[in-house]
Amino acid sequence: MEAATLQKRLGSAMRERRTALDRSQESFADLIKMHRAYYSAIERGERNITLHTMYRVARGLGVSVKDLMEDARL
Amino acid sequence: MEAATLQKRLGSAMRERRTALDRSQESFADLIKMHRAYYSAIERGERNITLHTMYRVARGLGVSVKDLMEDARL
DNA sequence: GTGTGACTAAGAGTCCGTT
DNA sequence: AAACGGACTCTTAGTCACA
Repeated sequence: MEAATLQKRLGSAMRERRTALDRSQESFADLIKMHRAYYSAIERGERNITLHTMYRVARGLGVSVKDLMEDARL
Repeated sequence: MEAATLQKRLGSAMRERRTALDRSQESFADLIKMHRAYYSAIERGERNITLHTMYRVARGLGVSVKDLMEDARL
């Protein structure tokens, strides 16, 4: 599978989890101490993020990294 | 959780899956077209790998990324 | 509230050889 | 068969101003 496809699937899964929590990108990015613009790029699937970054997002969403992978079918 | 801990957990999960398949690091690295020295560092938990790299390893092991995360309790 | 281009520092990832 | 080192290139992490 293409790298861009992987990233988009994961980004979409994150966006769905975040909106389900009724949080804006900005407030969520603040919560996990990440820059708003960077988090935006992740959700759009423009970043090939590392394990550590995935973990930070997952924790902020209140789920495990495994859960995100399952959502993203990865 | 510390970045180093995340990496070690994932690296160990990969190592267990690989050895269960009776493959050397070298032959496995060749299979997924990755350099053996780099793959060795991943299993030792010395690299904070990206989504794309996780996917390549998971595919080589015949499992999903989700499966690896579950093994690693992440 | 979100998207985007441009930017730098740090680290991911490759390739060589040696132990 | 696996660990480790140096030297290298490319991309991610992270920030900013502006749309």
